[in-house]
Amino acid sequence: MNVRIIDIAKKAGVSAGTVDRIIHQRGKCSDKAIVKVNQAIEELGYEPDMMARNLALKKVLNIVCLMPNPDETEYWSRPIAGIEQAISELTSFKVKVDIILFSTRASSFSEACDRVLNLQADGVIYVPLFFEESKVFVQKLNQKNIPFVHVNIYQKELNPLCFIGQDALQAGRLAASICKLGIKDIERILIAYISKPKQEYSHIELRIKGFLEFFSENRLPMEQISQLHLKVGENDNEYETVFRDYLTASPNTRFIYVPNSRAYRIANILKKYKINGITIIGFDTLEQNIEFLNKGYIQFLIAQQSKNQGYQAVMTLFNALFRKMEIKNEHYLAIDILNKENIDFYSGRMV
Amino acid sequence: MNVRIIDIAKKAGVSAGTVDRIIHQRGKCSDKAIVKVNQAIEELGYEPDMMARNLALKKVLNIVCLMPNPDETEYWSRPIAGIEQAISELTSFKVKVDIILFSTRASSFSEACDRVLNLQADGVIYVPLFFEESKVFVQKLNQKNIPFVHVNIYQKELNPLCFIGQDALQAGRLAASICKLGIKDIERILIAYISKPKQEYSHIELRIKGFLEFFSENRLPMEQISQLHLKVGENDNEYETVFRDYLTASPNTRFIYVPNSRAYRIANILKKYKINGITIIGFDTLEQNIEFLNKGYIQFLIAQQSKNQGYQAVMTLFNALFRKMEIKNEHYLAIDILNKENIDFYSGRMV
DNA sequence: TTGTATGCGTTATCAG
DNA sequence: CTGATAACGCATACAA
Repeated sequence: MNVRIIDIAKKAGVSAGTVDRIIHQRGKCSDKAIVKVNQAIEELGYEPDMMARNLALKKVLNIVCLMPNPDETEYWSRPIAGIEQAISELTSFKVKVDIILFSTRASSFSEACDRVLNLQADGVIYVPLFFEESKVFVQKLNQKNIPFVHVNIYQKELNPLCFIGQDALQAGRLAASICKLGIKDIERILIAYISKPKQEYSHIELRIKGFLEFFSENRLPMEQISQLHLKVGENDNEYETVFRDYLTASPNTRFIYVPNSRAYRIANILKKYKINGITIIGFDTLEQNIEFLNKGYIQFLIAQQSKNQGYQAVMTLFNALFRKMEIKNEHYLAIDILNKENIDFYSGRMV
Repeated sequence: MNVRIIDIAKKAGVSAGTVDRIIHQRGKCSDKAIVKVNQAIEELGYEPDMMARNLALKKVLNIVCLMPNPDETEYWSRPIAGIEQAISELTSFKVKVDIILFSTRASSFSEACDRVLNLQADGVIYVPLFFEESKVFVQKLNQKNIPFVHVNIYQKELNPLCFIGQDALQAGRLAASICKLGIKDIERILIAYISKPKQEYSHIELRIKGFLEFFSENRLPMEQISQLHLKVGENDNEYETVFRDYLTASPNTRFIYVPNSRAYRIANILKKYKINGITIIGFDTLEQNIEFLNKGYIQFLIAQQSKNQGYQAVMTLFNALFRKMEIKNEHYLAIDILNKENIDFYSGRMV
């Protein structure tokens, strides 16, 4: 049978209670007891029985997830689905996982942060969408000694226990490598994406940087590449005209690289105006992107295992807090290439 | 708190022992007791506590894995790594997982089967490399009422509890879709692979079938595609000459599609004779394939989450036997496209 | 500072 | 056919 607490107690010549105190560093113990117990643990190779521990446990571990509302930005529905899967896998454990949503406004984020702080959390998972507000949040978390995990967006300066997400630069390079395979001498590549004028996410920029970097490294003429940031205002559809005008002026455009999640909107314009023969490479498995992929309006999606992001985040915190495991502080997920032929088997790619 | 056995015992007006017997269908119980207990379970929504169950359990569940020796065929090292990961995740449970290796000869396989049958297994995982021998094995398993899972190779007629692997036809289509992106009018595609003359694996054939199917569906001229099965004998390297002769005769070959795991051997010939400008698409993350991918001698690998195969196989059997969950009897894993730019993040793609 | 006793929810054994 | 009860290994409250 396995080595039990009582076994090391006997070997160390103390009681089970003392061993427990030494293992969990609660209460005071004499130095000689500590030495002897640790020795016994070492020699016998004690490993606590998760099952028995969990059965006896009174306290439940409290993990709080602070996520953007998926009703506003569909992307987040998948990480949240991953969190929910983790929850269902942890039901037998004394762990409670709460999800708190915020709107993509700094004020809503800060508000949600305050709610989290009042929630007696043992660990926090959140998306640091707003840097300054995150800084304030982290300060308070650090005061309370609450570890936190960053999902999708890495704010290295805030020093999270772990970052879980994609290497955006490399993802850009990957997209470029696909273009390279298909591009011919006289053809052009367009980098185009639609977003609100203010939003400037660092990972979008990295995806563009990686893309360009790949081409310059691979001695492809940069003159064949153009960029178009289509800014969408309140109720203005001017970007559509801008986009069409560009395409009319550059009829030899072969690829459009869309570095954010909204490739389907670019594809939709091509569809609307019956512009054919352009290969679109986009990001992320939004429902609409998948639909357009299946219908042939988008050719490739670079995916970042969005569901897995949420799953891993919860599991990482669980492993750190419950199982007291060492955590490596960067967890880059695989970068997947999807097209019509493999999308059906890509269920979000969990275990 | 949660509903416990004792709660439903009280509600049903019986003892905990009776409830246990009814839940696990061990021993005899009166019909009225059965009805009342099931009713109580239904009403109170009883869910057994995995932790307590596992703590109290005496019997350990015995899972046996029958795998080809990775020293002979490197591919199998990854599924076995997956099995080992599953083992490490299941340490807290009363489950024992054994791995038995066999050589890629029918006799060795049969021999190993016999050993498994003497091993008091509750469930078996194996690779049905040899159909006739597998049939005999399955007959005996069925007699003993031992469920089994097929990994990597699907023998539908043997009716496994579950098949875990790749949809080989679709993988072939996926490879074709990459070729399609890069192929130009006058260029040629070669399907070439090296193997022993006897071996005819159905999944290799399916990978070729899917490849061709894709091209015929997408109205690409089939005349641009050739096939070369390079048969390697005892100590004969003639296939190398055959291969080179073909390439000399078809200097406009742009793609070589290698439907088995040994793309690196094809690539090695190109390297040796300094033949450039050909894009190789192969299968599986063998170490040598990865090395050639990184060095630029292979451009794409289609991967089948080989590690995950082993992991899922164990988990499936665990869920079926231990947690008594319903199992869907086909589990197709994602089909991954790998190149130099995303291989580093592809750690075998587990959770 | 240390030891002891009780309980967590299940399984399994034994006596009815 | 059924009920009672001792494990399982750990956490925890309480006693010393």
